Amino acid sequence: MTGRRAVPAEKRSRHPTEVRRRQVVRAALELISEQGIAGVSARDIARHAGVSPGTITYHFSGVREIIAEAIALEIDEYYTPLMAELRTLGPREALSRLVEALFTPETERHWRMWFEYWLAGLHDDDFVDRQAGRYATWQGQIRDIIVAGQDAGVFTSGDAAEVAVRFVALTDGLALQWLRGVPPLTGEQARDHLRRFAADELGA
Amino acid sequence: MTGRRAVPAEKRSRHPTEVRRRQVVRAALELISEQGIAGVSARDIARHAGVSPGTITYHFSGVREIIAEAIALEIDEYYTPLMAELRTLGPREALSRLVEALFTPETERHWRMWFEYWLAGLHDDDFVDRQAGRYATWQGQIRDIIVAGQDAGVFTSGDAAEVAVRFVALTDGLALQWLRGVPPLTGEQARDHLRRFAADELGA
Amino acid sequence: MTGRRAVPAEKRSRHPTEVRRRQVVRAALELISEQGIAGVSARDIARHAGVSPGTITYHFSGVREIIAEAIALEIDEYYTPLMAELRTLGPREALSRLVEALFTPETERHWRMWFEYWLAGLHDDDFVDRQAGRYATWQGQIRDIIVAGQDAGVFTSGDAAEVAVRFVALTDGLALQWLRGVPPLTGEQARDHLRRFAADELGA
Amino acid sequence: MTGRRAVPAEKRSRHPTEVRRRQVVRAALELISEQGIAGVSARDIARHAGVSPGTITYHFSGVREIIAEAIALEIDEYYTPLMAELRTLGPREALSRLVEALFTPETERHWRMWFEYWLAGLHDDDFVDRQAGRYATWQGQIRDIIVAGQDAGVFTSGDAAEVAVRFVALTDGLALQWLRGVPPLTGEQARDHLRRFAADELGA
DNA sequence: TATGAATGAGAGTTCATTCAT
DNA sequence: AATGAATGAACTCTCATTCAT
Repeated sequence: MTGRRAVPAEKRSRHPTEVRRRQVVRAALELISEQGIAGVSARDIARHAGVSPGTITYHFSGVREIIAEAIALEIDEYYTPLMAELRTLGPREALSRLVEALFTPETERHWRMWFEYWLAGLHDDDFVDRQAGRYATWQGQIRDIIVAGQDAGVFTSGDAAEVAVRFVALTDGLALQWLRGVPPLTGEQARDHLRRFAADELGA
Repeated sequence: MTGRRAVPAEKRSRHPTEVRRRQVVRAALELISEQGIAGVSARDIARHAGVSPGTITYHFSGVREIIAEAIALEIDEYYTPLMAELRTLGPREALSRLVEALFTPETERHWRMWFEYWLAGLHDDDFVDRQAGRYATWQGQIRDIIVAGQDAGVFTSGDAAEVAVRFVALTDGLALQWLRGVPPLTGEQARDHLRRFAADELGA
Repeated sequence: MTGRRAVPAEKRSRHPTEVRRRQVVRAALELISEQGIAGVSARDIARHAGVSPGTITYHFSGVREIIAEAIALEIDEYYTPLMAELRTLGPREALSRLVEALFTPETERHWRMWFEYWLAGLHDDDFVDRQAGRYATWQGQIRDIIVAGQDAGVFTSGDAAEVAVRFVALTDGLALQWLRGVPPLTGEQARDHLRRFAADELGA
Repeated sequence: MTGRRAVPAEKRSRHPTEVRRRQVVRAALELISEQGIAGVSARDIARHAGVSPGTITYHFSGVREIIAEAIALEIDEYYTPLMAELRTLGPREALSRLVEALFTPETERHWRMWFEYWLAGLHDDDFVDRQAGRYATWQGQIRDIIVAGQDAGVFTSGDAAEVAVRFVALTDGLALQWLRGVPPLTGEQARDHLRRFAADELGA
């Protein structure tokens, strides 16, 4: 009796594939953000999702697929509403709102997952392509805000794409320091650094 | 009392512990930079170093110790000579030389290791303290260069520690983009971004 | 994330956990009685039970658990029916029947296991508690027979608990000589020694 | 650095084989009585003896030989002086002195070793012959005391060899209870049981 | 669709023994 | 005589995956 059984939430319920997939991916997401990609096993995911190991491999080609989907889910849930909101705002307000949305306690999980994902991509080609697309999107949306601001005359002119590269790089780098917490960098300090950067580079 | 016996080996070389340890750590370093921390096993390291598994655990308390030493070795080999060189230069030249030393092909392995290390620290307390020390050192040395430059009147005045935080963050973030290569960011472009940052923030 | 894959097995039978556990414990029991606790490995047990090593750790928390269960099984299979039988007899017949049941060829394995168990308890606290309980039960049941006999006037009066201590000690000590076989002590001789003891101490 | 080095008591001292053997056997004896035969490794013995593992196998054919010698040493150190003393006494005093020498705190180690030895002999033919000899000697010496007492008219007549068998068995069995301590049996209680036995069987 | 028992390769580690020094 | 680095088989345990039910 090794206690490896799944919690029999509701014995042998049948669901369409999509429902089961979401259930499993959601469980994986929680585990990855707590323990990292290297720290979760297929069994863990199954148990946490309340299904059997067999169900996992029935619906997925392997753990790798689950992890990829979990990260995709996480990223989509973070960016999709944020970006939708930003599109309703003017450039200045959009930039300001974006900075406020970064480094908040609720986004910590997101950043952990992002770096897990990024690093997995270093050694695992399966992840690289998806990663590239997401990164390009993220950077592109920031560039668009900058361009809009420059067109509207509220941001200093300059190469918007290049400023976006620096903005994203600075954000990532600040997240690394904020997440690790040593030397301590609070979310508010991290946001101040970004505001300072925006003021210098865009006059915002 | 388990009646084990050794079968004649084919060849066998003897070395003092320190020599073997270096050999093994060097082998581990190569594997980690290629496959990541999660991708190397004690057996892999032994095979790559040309020794038996027993030799590994004879000289080390476990794989973890080897990995920690490999990363320490990598970081020391990168920073120690660079920092020694920078100390011989004036602030303006030091900053310029530092930027030139970043994002070069030879340093790619270093950056991979650095991020592996960072990630390991997220979920593994053994790594956190060492990491914190190294991070503080690195950031502190950059701050010192900035302070020296401000004292010499060659850099714009401002909060040196804060500028150092941003400089380090930007460097890490650019390294992430440079390493991934998608969207493409060359080493020279990455350096240009840093130079632009230095010009804006320090008037350098 | 280690990319393991299973290769098609040749045959595979499915059983409920309890069935497999019994099968494995039974296999362990045979091995322990032949080779001793120190001489059996998880692999041995798996092979002997006709299952894979993974099956062993799927159903048990570790070898220790298997060994503990094997010994418990052995002891229960020996004592439970014997004690049930004795309870149906009068004191004089019970004592007589008990002596006849000792040192028979079928009980050799039992005694080997008992001493394995006992000795394991010297260095392994996990075993001590269970051992203590079993020993107390065994001694207590003998004492109860003596008390019943004294109450019925068929045994000489005296401190029943103390006689039980000596009876059990003599039994254990005779078993040690009988099992080892050097100097030779047959089962019948051992039983005669016990009968002689009973006659002296209880007038039985 | 695994801390497996021997304490370099006095670097590379040279001794005749016999001196080194004794040193190693003595170290083994201490370890076995603390941790049991199964719990000591060749390395442990080497470290505890302050010599290198190589020295161990230079002087001995293997760990098994060391263990056998350690037990022989223990038994000799216990019995030789005791038996020498008993030979100087009359039968009644000899028996009385023998009982007093049993189950004392100083003899606990001896009994542990004795049972370790006994168990090892069950599965290991190397031990059986030596064991048999020692057991025969021990039992024979007790028989001789009884015979002497019967000849002198101080002990009841009867089959001395058989009484010796029972005496030794009872002693072993009491030692098992005394060593385990559950249910509690003090040394003095154990000796009382033996005295009671001697009174019943020998009129002593 | 779902289960969960079963698999076996491979993980880190231990250890008696060998052998170059 | 003595060392201690080196060996490699065997240890327990983990785990992604398979497959009979």
